[in-house]
Amino acid sequence: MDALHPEVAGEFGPLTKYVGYALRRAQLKVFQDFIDTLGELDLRPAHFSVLTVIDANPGILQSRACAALGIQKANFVPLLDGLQRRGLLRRVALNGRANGLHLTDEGRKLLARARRLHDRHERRVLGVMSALERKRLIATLSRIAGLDEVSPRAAPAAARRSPSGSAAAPRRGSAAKRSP
Amino acid sequence: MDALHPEVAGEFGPLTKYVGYALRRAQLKVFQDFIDTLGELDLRPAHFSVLTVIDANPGILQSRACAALGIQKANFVPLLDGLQRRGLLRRVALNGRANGLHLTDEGRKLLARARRLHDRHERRVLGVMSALERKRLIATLSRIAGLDEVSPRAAPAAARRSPSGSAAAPRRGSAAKRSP
DNA sequence: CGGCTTCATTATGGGATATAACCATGAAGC
DNA sequence: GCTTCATGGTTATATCCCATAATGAAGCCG
Repeated sequence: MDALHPEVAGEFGPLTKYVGYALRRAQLKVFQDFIDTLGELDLRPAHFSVLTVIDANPGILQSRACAALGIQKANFVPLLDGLQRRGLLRRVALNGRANGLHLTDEGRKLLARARRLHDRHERRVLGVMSALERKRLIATLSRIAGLDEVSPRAAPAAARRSPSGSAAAPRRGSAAKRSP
Repeated sequence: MDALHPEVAGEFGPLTKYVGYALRRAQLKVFQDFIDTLGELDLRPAHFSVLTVIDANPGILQSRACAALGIQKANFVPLLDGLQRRGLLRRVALNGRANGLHLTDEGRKLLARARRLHDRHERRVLGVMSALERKRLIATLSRIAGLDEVSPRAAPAAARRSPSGSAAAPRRGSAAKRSP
């Protein structure tokens, strides 16, 4: 990969000064390393984050979990399907329509292994970055992402970007149990 | 500053301490704002970066440009097609197989407008971040992305990730002119 | 000339994500 | 008790981004 040395710097032009561009390149690099590292467990970044959230909040609702992760509920379903099929988590019916999410023992075990790999991954990716620098980086990124905003406790959950919002049209679907 | 508020922090678990996760969320946020902001020009991030590189390197080869940007040449083609169709750039045949890329006047004009919008976008996304903080952020991200590595002048171009690499299969294709 | 390499292209598939439509259940109102 | 509405989950579909494989043709070099 080319990059910023004087000679090559010209190729990028002002691009090297744009935060967005640096962000994209860094993100691609980090994700690639993540995938390579956790590949042996067949865990992609999204899987890892889902397991982490469920582990930290046993019994959490699907809707709440995917809202926290910023994943559309529609996309969350096949994700959970996959993890459930692998025996890593269970959907426990709460009342006929809501599911509480729980890790299985196997899920917890895999997550533990994943965390160890993840540590190695972070160390490799961050290279010789001081703890302070790392902390500052996370703080800055979280601020940019708006992750440090005040509690969305009673927040409208899906207040992302739909001014009108409502759609109340009834349809057909089903909170149907997947694993009867 | 561990980002999150106490209440919500629980939902994320250790996720708030992972650089990769913060990176992803920040990147999504920034790109969304970019798209919203430059939407009126119908420019996506990739388009903008391509125009920027060509503007800074008139006549640059396709292969060189896409290598610099970390884009696969195969994916680069339709990207250029689109921009060319819009009259923003021209492919100038150098010798029958290689194309030099140039912005048209219209391309330069659009890029200028885009830059103004981009400035607004960055200011909005970075909020009240000091110039120093911004600079440090870019430096850190560039280091993570490996963008600060030493010049790959004569580097093998496609040295990304194929240990075996070779495939010496014969081909058939065509640098065929698109705009004869 | 003949083989290898380079440049550009086409075709194709996977992964992630957004949206819309939809069923069911539970909660609220009359 | 029945209607109305919001909630939780699911399906289906389209799009975007990116990666790989294979191809065509031109240039390079002995």
